[in-house]
Amino acid sequence: MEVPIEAGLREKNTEERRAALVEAAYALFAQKGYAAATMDEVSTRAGLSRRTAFRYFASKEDLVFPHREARLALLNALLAARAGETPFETVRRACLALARHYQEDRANGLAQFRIVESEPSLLGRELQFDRHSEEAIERAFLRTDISARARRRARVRAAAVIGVVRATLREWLEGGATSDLVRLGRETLADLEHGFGDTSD
Amino acid sequence: MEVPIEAGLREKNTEERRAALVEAAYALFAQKGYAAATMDEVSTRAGLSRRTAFRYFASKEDLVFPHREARLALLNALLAARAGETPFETVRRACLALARHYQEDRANGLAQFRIVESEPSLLGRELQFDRHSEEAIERAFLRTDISARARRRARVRAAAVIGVVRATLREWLEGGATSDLVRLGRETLADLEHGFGDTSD
DNA sequence: ATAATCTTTGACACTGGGTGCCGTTTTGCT
DNA sequence: AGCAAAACGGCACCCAGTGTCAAAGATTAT
Repeated sequence: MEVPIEAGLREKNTEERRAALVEAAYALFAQKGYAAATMDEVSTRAGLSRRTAFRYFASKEDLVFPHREARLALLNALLAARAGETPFETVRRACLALARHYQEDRANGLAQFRIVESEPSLLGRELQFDRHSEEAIERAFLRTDISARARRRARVRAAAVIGVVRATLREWLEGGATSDLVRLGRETLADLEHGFGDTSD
Repeated sequence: MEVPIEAGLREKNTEERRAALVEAAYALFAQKGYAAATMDEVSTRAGLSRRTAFRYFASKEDLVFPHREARLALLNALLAARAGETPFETVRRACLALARHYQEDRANGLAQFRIVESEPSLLGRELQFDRHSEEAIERAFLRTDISARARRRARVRAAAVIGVVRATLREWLEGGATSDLVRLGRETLADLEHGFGDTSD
């Protein structure tokens, strides 16, 4: 009966085509720049029609961020609290684990960074995605106390953490992603943990 | 000789038309939503051709943020250090002064907030603008010490401050902009000042 | 005031992202 | 093999944004 073992042909093709589109897009963006590469070229290179390409990715911008869903899911998993941890410790552990992932995917991260920096609208799009991460971190900070004041503080703290993480990541990528991101993250998060009131630490 | 007292007719017309475009845009966005309102409608309502409208605002999105330049200039002025202030005190003073401005412009702020929230790309655009504020705050944190480590810390702190300011502003606007924004800001900035390490304060 | 000059305007045409529609092909199942 | 559902691709269309250029407007000098 030759039943497909796990995934149907449909799902396999879907993944292949998504991958082909992303690959074609990154090649063209790197070659001639994001703005100059048209969706016609990208889809043709991936062996699909323009119309079909837009069924796989709702917009040209989405092509630049193919893994946001997976990254968010990973963050959510990492944010599951462990016994004996304070909320801040949970958040730090999750962030540093994510840092490790970024380091393993250095090449892709750098390529994406360069494309995003080249086009302001992409930067905006990226920041938008971070809102979901922000909400996840907010939930991590908000364990039991659900008063309005506690919720507010959790939200504000989550915003601060995301800001710090973004700035750290950018610092790392601007330097060519060669330094130790985990060490860098540990340093910047410690700064946040201890407060900004004093000038030197 | 009937010489124009201060501004030539040219400059006056420019300002009038910019204002007419913003007014028309806000009216239409509120009435039928940002996406549904076309630039044809906006420009016609403002008494201009579409082509000319695009000479006053480079994009439809820019119509939503007519005061970003002025806001940034104000922030930069406020961030001028005063004698005896620590960097954090300077930043806090500037932020709270800005909060006062937001409170005085409550109606416009709320209208803008609603439009921005309705369209993800606008949120991205707004976040983009904040990068300039972030750079200004970074400079305020970085007084004399220009070692790589100090610069990094200033950048990270600026990112955290912007994150906190944004979250505070959003909190205030979601609540209808009725509460005391200055008090709210003082509270959230204090949180940042003292650190996130402890659960309760 | 009037002419000369420089700027701004608006119509036209065009590019490119994104979408609704629909007939045709591919895929999954029996 | 045969049938239903899903995916594909082509077409026409909308709208944001831009280059071009002749006409209208503002500014300055005479």
